[in-house]
Amino acid sequence: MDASVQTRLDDFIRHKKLRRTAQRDAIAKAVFSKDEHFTADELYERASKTAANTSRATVYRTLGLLVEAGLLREIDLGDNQTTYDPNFLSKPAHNHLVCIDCGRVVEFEDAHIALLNDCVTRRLGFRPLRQSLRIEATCEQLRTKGRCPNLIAARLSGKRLRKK
Amino acid sequence: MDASVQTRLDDFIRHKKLRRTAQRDAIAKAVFSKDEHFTADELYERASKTAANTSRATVYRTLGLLVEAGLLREIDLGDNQTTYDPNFLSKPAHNHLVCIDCGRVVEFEDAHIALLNDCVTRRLGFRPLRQSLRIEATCEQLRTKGRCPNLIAARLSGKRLRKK
DNA sequence: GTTATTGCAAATGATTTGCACAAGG
DNA sequence: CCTTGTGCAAATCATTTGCAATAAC
Repeated sequence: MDASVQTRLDDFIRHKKLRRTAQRDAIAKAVFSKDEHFTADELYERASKTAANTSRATVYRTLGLLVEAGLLREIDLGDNQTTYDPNFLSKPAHNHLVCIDCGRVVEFEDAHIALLNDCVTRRLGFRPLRQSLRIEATCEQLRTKGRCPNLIAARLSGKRLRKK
Repeated sequence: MDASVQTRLDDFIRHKKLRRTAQRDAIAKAVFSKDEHFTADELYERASKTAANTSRATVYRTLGLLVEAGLLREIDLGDNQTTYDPNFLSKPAHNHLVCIDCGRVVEFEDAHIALLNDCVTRRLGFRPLRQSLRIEATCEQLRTKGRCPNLIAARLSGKRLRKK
């Protein structure tokens, strides 16, 4: 975990007159140790391995805290559960493309998209706060070549492909 | 409900070797009788008034059917429950702006946004299927004039403003 | 010492499902 | 008839919450 994240979290905690605890530290560490998306439960598993006592309840509560602090973002990948994305600190305006063949999620930034959406928002009489764009697409490689390395990998790992 | 919707639903049902039932007709009618967004439960309430026997289970099952038939779309307004949008038939590529002051949802179409997203998707090596953009914003009127007619209306009607 | 935080287990709320009965084709 | 659809109530699943014990500051 990057030192500035730690600082920002500390500041937030102090500012809100909350307390720094071992659990919060451990969970924050688990959140920012990778750039992968995760669900609350996946994080609970991960945090459990490192820190001895961390309950699901505390994971949920701490996730809420991190979101409120602006360090973490909830995203919707269309699979009926909240996914958390720790990469908005490094890429503040990125979007997500979900391949419905293999379930792979591609993050991408595009200044034109961000700008255009902002313009449209203002034209409608609003002040833009945040935008979330999810593009669902199929893999062009699978269509033309008949195979997609990600799809094969996904099937091998027993990954759930789409919706429920 | 527009006749073409009826036809498309009939075709879908026939094609899938399903059966046309009074409940499905009643629910479809309730879905397409307005252009308002709704939740499963709101639809259940609405359908109950018209058709005598319609259970929640059947509402959920029929919603799935309509989505699968491409007549209805699930959207995410960020309030932790599935919202259904019956307006994609008339506006196939529209997006949603949610005012976080008053909870109002504004639908808007913008050909530039759609086109730009499609280009970006292709550049990434994918074939675009659908895109969902949600913009969260604050009401400019509220900020500058100190009041927003929608917010007042929302508060009066006891509308839940954002998240849970 | 206060007051916030935690873990547990129970509660919640939306959605799904098993099953016996009802009804389309 | 034969198979699909329905209502009901019970089951699921992610998430939240009440509460007594625990730990920050």
